Amino acid sequence: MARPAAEHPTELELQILKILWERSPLPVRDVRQSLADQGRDLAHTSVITTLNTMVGKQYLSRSMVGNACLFAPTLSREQVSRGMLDDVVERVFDGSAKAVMLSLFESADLHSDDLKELRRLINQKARQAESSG
Amino acid sequence: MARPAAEHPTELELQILKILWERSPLPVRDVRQSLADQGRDLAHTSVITTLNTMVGKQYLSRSMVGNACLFAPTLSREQVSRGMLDDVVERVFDGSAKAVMLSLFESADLHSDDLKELRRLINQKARQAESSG
DNA sequence: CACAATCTTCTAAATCAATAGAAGGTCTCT
DNA sequence: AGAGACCTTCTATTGATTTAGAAGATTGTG
Repeated sequence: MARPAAEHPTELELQILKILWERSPLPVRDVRQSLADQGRDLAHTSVITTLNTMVGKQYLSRSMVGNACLFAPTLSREQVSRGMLDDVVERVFDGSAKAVMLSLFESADLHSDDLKELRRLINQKARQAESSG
Repeated sequence: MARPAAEHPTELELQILKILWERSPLPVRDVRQSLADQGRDLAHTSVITTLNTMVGKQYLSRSMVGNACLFAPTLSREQVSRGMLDDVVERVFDGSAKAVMLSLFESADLHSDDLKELRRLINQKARQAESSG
């Protein structure tokens, strides 16, 4: 057998999703321009091909306006991000969200404002955990 | 151009790394057996091929004992996990470790023991941040 | 209407990932 | 020395991703 289709957006697909999360629906032309602005200068047809495969994977929806297509995401940025993160938590950290947090604490730089907010969230979560079980 | 090589271990490669992090160095036979135990029943040569490409990518080192090869990881589990996590933080969450934490808090189930430990870590981090700037 | 601009669909190439068969090298046992 | 058991290297196939050209449809302008 060969490789199965990725269950999450690939690199180019993610780049396109980011563009469409900012503003959508967009015609191919605009997606292409945004990609070019980010340094990824593709042929018009390459962009179309990718957009169509993304429609096939149900990452995007397509509507026609005149003879042109407009594309828009079917999933929110939060849904996709969470899905991809959960995938890493599961596959790489064997499902341990705690291990992920510990790793983040070691490698990431968190500002003190961030730390305050996280502390607040943890306290809130802890209260929830106590009251519900 | 076509797709560039992935800069992180692929699915099968990660599975193999996990086996070798548990115990290494191992001959092909043992790696194959472990994979089979996990339900991934590959031909002997398939395992060899993969192990060799992993040596090429410098994920593994290879040593000969008699006419057989022994394989061992060149990177620790922590190094690889952190690299893969950082990659997601960067690509998916645009570098915001805080956003990752928030997402984790929403989707992951953290036990109250975990929460206590995390709170302790955050306080420690906060003190570090204050004393160093 | 002719022509250019703009869009799409169809087809296809290169590269990587995953998988495995064919062929050939050492040992060992009889 | 011959047979088998193991082991490797080399070669090959299938599918996914990324990329793009050729060809065809539609629309607008002189």
